[in-house]
Amino acid sequence: MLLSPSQENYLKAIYKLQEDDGIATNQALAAMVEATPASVTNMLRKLTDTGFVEYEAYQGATLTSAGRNQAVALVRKHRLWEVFLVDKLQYDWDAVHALAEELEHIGGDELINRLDAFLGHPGFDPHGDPIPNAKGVVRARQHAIAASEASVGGTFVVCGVKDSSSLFLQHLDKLNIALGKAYTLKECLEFDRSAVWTEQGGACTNVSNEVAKNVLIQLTDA
Amino acid sequence: MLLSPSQENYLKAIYKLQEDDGIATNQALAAMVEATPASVTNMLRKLTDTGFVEYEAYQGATLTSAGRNQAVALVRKHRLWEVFLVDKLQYDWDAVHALAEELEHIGGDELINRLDAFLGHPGFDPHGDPIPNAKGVVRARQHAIAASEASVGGTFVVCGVKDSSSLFLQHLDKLNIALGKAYTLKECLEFDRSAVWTEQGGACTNVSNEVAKNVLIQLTDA
DNA sequence: TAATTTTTTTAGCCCAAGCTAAAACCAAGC
DNA sequence: GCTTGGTTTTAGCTTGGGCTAAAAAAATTA
Repeated sequence: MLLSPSQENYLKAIYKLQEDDGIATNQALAAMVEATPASVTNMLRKLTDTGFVEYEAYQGATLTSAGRNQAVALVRKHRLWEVFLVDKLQYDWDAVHALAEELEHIGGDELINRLDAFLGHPGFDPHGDPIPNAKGVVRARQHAIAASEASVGGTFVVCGVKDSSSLFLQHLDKLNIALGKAYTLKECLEFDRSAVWTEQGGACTNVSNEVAKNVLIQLTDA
Repeated sequence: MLLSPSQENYLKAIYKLQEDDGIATNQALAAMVEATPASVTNMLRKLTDTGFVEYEAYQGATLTSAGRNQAVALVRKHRLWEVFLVDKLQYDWDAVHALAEELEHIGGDELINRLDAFLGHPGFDPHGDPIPNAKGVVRARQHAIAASEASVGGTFVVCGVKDSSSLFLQHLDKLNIALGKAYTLKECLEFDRSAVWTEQGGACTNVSNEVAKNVLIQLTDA
């Protein structure tokens, strides 16, 4: 079965919503694919007919296993193209999403597996999100927690972000926060829960709680 | 003005037809974009309205300068992606056309200029066709002639093909003919105009006239 | 439970890009 | 100068993906 770019986007949206909310409401989908709820109903019908989605009126949508396979394949393509754009074409990490969104609909397994090999089978994309392998297996991130959960005195490495909007990523750039960097949580202010991080051998940064909640870290015991 | 992939394909088709036939008939265009002549008429109207095509009923289509710019940009994108697929992803030269056809509609100047830089500003694609630069300037191939024009005893280097169909390219593979290789034209048979080429320091190949007409060469005086 | 709000669906419409079949046009050939 | 054959255009239809506005269903609140 062959899917249009639009249909692929719906599958990916359902997949993402299921991942975190558990449930893909019509309205949430509409926001995600930038269409009206009415259009979503339409499309869910079609995807049900072609066997990618399980759906009954008013009950929300879930993916069939065929649908999930498609969605995971798309996520794989998206993330590999992001790696390509950042690693090879020197794009900034906040500028690749839209392009990857276009590229992910091109070609089939052959292309993406060759791209994967060319990039050296990367495990993570430029935002720290794991890249599903050719079989569709996604390894979850290891012991990642939100930076807002760290305790004073703890050390950690930044390994991902929850929000990968351009706006947020650029903000992290300004704070000098990047994937792979190590920090110590110096203190956490009672007043607004903002925190002070010191970079290994260097500068201090003041990190608002709002930011910390969207940064993923791994604790280190050094 | 923003063009759909389909519209871009029409512009490219008109450009190609103008290049060799001089004139882009409705019928030829239909064959090229895989649509009916009626659909072509439709689209030519639209492209005329948006200022990319000059067109009056029954008179055939020509590109405006805006249209030509678009077309050249597309050719550039197409050929750069072909270089990427062959050089970086190790595709065979006969397998890249369809993929490049998809990739050429992605992104804008930024992407393609970065790709160009990443590839080292190549001058030619894997079939020997010249790649227009960022300004849209296409350098014509230097003194290239069809191999069928060579004279017995002459030496030459293969620098391009006229037919870049998968079928033809695979045939050249079987004959051990590739871009950049040097040959001497040993003899040309009266009977069917087929020729015998000897590779520098190596094997003989028997090349039919039909093949020779579709291979481009540069004469060498060594 | 009843009333109200929110969410989803239905109904009917639009637009892009294609199609077929029939009509109009052009270019020869007699 | 007319007829004929090929090409191009017109007219009207189809399909995919969207939209709005109104109706229906579900969820929330009183």
